[in-house]
Amino acid sequence: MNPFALFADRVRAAVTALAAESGVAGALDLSKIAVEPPREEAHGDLAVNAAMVLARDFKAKPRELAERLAKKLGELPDVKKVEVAGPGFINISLDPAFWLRVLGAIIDTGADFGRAAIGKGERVNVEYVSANPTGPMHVGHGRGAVFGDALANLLAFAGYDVTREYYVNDAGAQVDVLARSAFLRYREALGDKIGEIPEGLYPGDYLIPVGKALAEQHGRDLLQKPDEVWLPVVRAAAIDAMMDMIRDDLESLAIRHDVFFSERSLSSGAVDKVAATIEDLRKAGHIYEGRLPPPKGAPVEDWEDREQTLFRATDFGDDVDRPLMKSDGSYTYFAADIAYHRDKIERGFTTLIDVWGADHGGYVKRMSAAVAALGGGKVTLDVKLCQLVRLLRAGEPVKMSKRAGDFVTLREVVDEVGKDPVRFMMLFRKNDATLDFDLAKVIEQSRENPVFYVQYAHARAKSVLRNMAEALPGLDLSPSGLRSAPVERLTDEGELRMVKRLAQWPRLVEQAAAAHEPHRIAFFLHELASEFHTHWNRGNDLPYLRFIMPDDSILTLARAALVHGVAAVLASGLAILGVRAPEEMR
RNA sequence: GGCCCCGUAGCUCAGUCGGAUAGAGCAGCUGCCUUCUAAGCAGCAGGUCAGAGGUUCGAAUCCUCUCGGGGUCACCA
Repeated sequence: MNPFALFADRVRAAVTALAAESGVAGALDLSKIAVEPPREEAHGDLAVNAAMVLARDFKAKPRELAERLAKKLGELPDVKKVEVAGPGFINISLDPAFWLRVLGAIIDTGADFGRAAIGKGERVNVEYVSANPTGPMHVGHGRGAVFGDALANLLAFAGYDVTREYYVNDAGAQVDVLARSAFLRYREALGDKIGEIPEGLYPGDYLIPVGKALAEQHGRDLLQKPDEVWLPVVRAAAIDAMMDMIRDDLESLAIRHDVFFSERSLSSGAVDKVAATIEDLRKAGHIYEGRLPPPKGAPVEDWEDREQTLFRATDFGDDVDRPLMKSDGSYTYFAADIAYHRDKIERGFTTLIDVWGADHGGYVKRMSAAVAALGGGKVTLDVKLCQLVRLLRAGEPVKMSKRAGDFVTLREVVDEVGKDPVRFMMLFRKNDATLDFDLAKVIEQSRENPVFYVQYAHARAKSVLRNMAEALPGLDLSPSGLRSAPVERLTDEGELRMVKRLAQWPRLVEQAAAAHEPHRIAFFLHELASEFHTHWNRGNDLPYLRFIMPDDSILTLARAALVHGVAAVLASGLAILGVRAPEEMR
């Protein structure tokens, strides 16, 4: 049940009827009509902008049209009061009984309350993390990982058919560097003195076990072999080990991808998909051989003016055409990435979401251009950029860890503070805003810590239900028992505020999903938790507002239905965020 | 220099695909409180939404320009 969608339908019907009565000719654009919760509580429950939006079509002044429409809306079921206000808003107050029905809906649908259908089963591919398999994940990767995972959860909850995907950059120069770094550790494992790790190779300790494993498996065999022989072997082993480590790191955050897609597989299979993609685009006229102007501004030292294979990205909104081949004849990363996105499209996805670090922002236009060229307008790409994370401890920047090769690993942070604080805090901020992550604050059990605050609200709600069962053993707190609760006895403003908040949950899910913004879930939960805690505290001063009324089991049952609703929505939202909803906190 | 993101209260940030008098938490000030579960509560004060134009019934939101911060800039991934 989404009250706003329900009333939007009713309002549109009323407008249509009014148009017919008034003899308004032509089609009305009803899509502009919004039925929203008003910002001010004094403005009632629903704000309707129809009169302002359609005044022109009705050849009437907004306020005048509003009056006429208001009269009609006043006849709708569940409507208690209709007022025209401001420039032509129609404010509707609903019968509390209408809102209270939401509690029944929550009891009936359980964890599915708020589940939306806007996705209509559309196949969405969310590509996230995609960290190079050259070392452990750092905190910045973690943000993208958590964001992508929560977004995937959110879209699934909104009715999309979601695939979670990791693009493994196992081709190119960096994994060769990884292989050389691992080879050094291999020699080390065999007793060679390797001294300092040379500049340009990965110095991290995490390659030592890889070297040892190679030594155990191959003995001294690889030492004598030329590069062409040992490098692919060592590279494959190192990539496998790195991916195992990355998967472990992700597992510590409860992140599991459906697909790990290998970049190398694009051109190493029976058909070279990169070549095929370039061929396709060439046939479609999107590729040519030509020269690029040198970059403006900062001069490039080794600029080489040469003819190269270029993608006409400028035809699709990019600033410059983009090279597909390097000077040594191999494909650019971009060329492979086009082939990869083509592969996603061929697998039937119509919405592609890429989650990248903000440092890849310059890459968005060309990828969007490529998808536009590939998808023929039928496929949308949304690139979500995650800004940097600044790691702090009690306000002070955290020192880098030598062991990991000069950065703080995601694993270190998760091990120190736990999965839930990491996930929640990473989602308690818009993805495109920088994030301060304070290791000391996120484990604090205080109001200032939103993780604790929201989780505690859930635990408190569950605790109340347990205490109810204890205080009033005859109370039937089963779903059918709660369903029979006389919710009309919930008349306090704090109670009704929570009820209305709960009723907004389905709408919020739809909007957050449509906007690809999981942080809205986190903020909603924080507000709901805040209202719950506030109401709880009012019980200190006003004992008749307490949830448990030992002398009035019927009223207690009504309040149990409310507490159940709060707990259910908190649990549902936390599940989207991938954060535990604890039964108790001790 | 081009492009992208950001700029909202002293601080950290929300702000509903354009809505009404721009919100929350922290810090500050005033009073109260020690718990049905352990985060104390209520109130006050705090704003040129970086700035200037524009679009329209209406702009923090959309467009243009300026200022400030960050990112990025063929042949890395």
